[in-house]
Amino acid sequence: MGLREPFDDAGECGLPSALEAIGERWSFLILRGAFNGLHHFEEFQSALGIARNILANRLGRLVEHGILTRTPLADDRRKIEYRLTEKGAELLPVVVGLRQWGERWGSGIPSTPVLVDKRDEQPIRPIRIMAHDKRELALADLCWKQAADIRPLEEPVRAAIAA
Amino acid sequence: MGLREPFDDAGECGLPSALEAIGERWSFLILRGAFNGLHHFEEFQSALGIARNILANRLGRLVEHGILTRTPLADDRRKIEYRLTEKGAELLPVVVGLRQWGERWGSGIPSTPVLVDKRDEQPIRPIRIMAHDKRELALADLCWKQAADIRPLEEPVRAAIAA
DNA sequence: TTTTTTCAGTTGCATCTTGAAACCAATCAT
DNA sequence: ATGATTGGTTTCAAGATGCAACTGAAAAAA
Repeated sequence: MGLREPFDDAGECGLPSALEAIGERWSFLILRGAFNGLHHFEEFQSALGIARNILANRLGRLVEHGILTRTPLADDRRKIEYRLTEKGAELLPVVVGLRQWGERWGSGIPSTPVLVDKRDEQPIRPIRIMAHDKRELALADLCWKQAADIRPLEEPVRAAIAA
Repeated sequence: MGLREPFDDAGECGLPSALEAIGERWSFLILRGAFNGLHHFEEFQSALGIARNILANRLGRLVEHGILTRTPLADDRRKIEYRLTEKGAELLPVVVGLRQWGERWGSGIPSTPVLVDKRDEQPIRPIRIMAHDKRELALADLCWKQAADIRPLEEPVRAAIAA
């Protein structure tokens, strides 16, 4: 499909490869649909209003990247079921984070439905940067460090965290 | 620029408006650059290898959306400084989450530099979905609920959490 | 002061991607 | 067998992106 230069040389980090997989128009919304329980071509098509050729292309790409599986159903082989893989499911924090940001800063419409903890039916906590010990960190608490220069935690500390 | 239909009618949630602001090619990488301390046109251009016209367009768009500010420097008025606003800074969890995902599932190159907690210089915790009380939640622990059907926590519980 | 360089963009044009609508091939229901 | 449903292709117009060359204002050098 694309002959344009892939992002992959754009720096020493995982972002380019992530964008290669889900950085195109509609991919995020297709993922949101998948998380919301859509599984079939026509469901995505009518829920999102996306053009059929683009939808076919994006689903195919997500499958290629191992984010969705594509399975013809046994009892009606016209129907194809798209499902999130584990790899795909791990995009949930990103999708939710972006959604929360859009809700807070964009058109402030409260989203519905809302993602809740099954156990107590309370909404999840906003997606945030946290320290290893779960303190929330603001921009001012952060800095960048070369991976090679990071010292592992000493054992007592590790044990205390694991407990 | 774009006359194509905006995403805004694609569902009852904040994602479409977020994508409207930062969903285009390069926007995420420009943001990563900003978080990494890039501030000038030529810095972004040479760091990312992006075409100048596209870069100009994206920076303009990010400024329009209140994600970056654009300030000519007082002591050299050729130089324009781009800086993240609070709104822009709050995209950090999303950018980092996507980067972590790409690192874990894509080309498994460990990213450098790494975001660390200034206090102890330890890397931040992976971005995850958490319950209001900071338990980590997996997909199986979650479900969707209509916003209207959610009952607020009772006071004693709230107090305990706040403490 | 004139000349050169730097910075932050524009402009024009070729190429690639997206979108709308019509078309198609299996498969299933009657 | 006939028609409807599902999940796509195909075609073509319109929009977005990329490259290279150009511009204009401001600073630095000569």
